Amino acid sequence: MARKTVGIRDVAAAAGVSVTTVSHILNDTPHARASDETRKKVRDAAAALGYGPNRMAQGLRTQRSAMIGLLSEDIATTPHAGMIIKGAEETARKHDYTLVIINTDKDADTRSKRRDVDALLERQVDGILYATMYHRAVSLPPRLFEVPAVLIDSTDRTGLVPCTIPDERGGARTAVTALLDAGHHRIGFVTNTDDVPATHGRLQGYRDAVQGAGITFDPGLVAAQESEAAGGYAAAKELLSREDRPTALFCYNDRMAMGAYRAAGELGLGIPEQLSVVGFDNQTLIAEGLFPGLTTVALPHYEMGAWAVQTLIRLIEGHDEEKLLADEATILSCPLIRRDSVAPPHASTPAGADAALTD
Amino acid sequence: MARKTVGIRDVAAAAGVSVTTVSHILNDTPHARASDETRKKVRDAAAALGYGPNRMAQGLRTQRSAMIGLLSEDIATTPHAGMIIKGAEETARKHDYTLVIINTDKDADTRSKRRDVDALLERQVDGILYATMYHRAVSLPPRLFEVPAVLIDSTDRTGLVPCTIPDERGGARTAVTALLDAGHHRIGFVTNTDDVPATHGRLQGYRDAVQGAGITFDPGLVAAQESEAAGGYAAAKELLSREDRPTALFCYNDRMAMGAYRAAGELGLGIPEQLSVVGFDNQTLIAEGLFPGLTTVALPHYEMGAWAVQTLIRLIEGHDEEKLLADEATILSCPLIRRDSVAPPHASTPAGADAALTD
DNA sequence: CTGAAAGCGCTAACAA
DNA sequence: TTGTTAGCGCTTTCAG
Repeated sequence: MARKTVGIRDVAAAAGVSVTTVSHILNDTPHARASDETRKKVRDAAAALGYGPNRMAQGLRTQRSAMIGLLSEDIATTPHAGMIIKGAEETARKHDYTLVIINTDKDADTRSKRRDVDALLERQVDGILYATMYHRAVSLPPRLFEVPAVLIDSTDRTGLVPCTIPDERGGARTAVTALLDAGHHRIGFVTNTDDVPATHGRLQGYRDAVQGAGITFDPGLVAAQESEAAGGYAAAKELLSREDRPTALFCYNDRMAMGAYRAAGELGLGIPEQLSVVGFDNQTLIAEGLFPGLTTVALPHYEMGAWAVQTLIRLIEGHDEEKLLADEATILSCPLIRRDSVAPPHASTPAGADAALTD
Repeated sequence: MARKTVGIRDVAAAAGVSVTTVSHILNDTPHARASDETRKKVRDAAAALGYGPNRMAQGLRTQRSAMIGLLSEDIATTPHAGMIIKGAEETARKHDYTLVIINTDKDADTRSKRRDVDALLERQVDGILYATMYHRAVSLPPRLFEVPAVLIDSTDRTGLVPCTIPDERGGARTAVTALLDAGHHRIGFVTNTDDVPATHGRLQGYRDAVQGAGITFDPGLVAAQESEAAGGYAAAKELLSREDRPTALFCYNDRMAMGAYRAAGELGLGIPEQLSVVGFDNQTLIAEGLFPGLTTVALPHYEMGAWAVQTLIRLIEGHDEEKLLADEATILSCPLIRRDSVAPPHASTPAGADAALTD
């Protein structure tokens, strides 16, 4: 447990040169010339001693900590957060930054959020990432602006900070299009009752796709309930009990889709033979656990984390003097993850399947 | 974006005292005496200027960064990891430490793990937490020992590092006991085929409970399959197709329980009327999404994160000179989360329920 | 009770 | 091409 205490001066002594030379060589300082021989000598000495720079000292001197603070709301409640962290961490690491994490409460008061930002600022982080647990508009703690910042999964009311959000609308369009392509015409939408951008965006996407296929939007085909399995069950039951029941269901999220599976089961509707289902969120626990596997749309959490760090670093390092970046939220696309819950309508006979495909 | 540059000297100037005094007062340095008047003056000045200490400078001087490094395997793959992070972060924060996170690959080679540790060491972290994504024995990167360390969810082959693991066996015992208490005698165990401590521990717990109730352990009541929903389905189907089918199923994890639900459904067995089920892991996405809600056992991820940080801090601050702590893994208990999947056997009639309870 | 000054490990003028 | 040295912001002896 002997604390590593080999410093630049030890390396210098071992290599028989000055600390300056060591610093120059180890940092590849531009314009600093050193003979190849010296370079090797220094590098070898450093390696032999197991030297690693003291980043605090470096930071103190250079006024750059190479740390990025991630302020994340309720890190634990969703598996999604993990992906954001992963995307952010891997990208940060690639650029030799380190991620420090602070968990903040979604419902924390302004004072406590302020303290969270202060804690990060005291650590001299070079920039701050602010991640919310689902897509929405937020107002930011004031001191956040003392340092470059980027928002993840939310938009900034003031429009000053770059942000990235998922393409809810496009994702929904993709999902419904997959159903359309399989030959479905009557597609129900099991949606939710929350007033959040995802709700509106996904409905829009549903309409886009359906109307794009020349089908008139039928409000009777959308049923809204709470965004849980129970809500999905209720909504699906409602939709599927209609006389002219839809042959496919697009569900607001995988949890609701889980409820829809149960409804289908009770009604004796086989998936995907008599009913196709597509979800949203790609919660693998659900999507892979359901039988048959649920075709769904993935949220780009990893990508958002990665994009945010990249953008933040650009801001920090000032490559882009023009910080026009904040103008518009950067929308990242939501790809379809195909599993086994989509088939042509009336797929009970193999022949029917072919027919529908060439419809 | 003007970087905060108010330092201790600014505060000193504003308060009309020396930097020493400011430092003493702001840090509540023991034995440092200052008049109440001076104290107030300094505090007010600091607040007015919005002063916050530069932790890097502090760290450089004191040789303590007040940062804890968390090396976590595959942070994203499981919602559990989020809970560990949350427990660790909240506890760290309470003690005025900050968490820095590095994601490492479960299957990364030794060199890359070594680099991960080095990165943390360069940051001068005061201690390192090493979290694996599921309970198992690991061998640790060598330089980890340069600093106090604690393991989460795994045990150390060398026995040098304190570690915390879930009480798999006790958790299983709790689960099965709940079934026993409801009046079940024939309890099937849907288990898995992985050779990990959780598999063995949960089986042991199952046996403990069953035999504790005076029932002979019947190997015919345990069916092992891969630990996925599909495996759970297969195993449950097998168990439930027997003539003297079990009236209750204890499942290795919630995913397998999800499969068991499907098997029960296909067999026309209502849960919990004709079949009680309890899972393990408390994956809320599944446990709450299933109908009826799945009674299951929770893994103490939050608690492990919290315990680990507490222990690490004690090590760092040397309150316990004796570091006997590593002798045994600290086993944290797994509480039962009751939902709606357990009822007395043959609970179809209300009367039967009462009878069974007083069995 | 308060202040002056040394120095943590490093980088970057500047000097040689 | 390499070396000397000031200082980043702070804590902490040691003197007043």
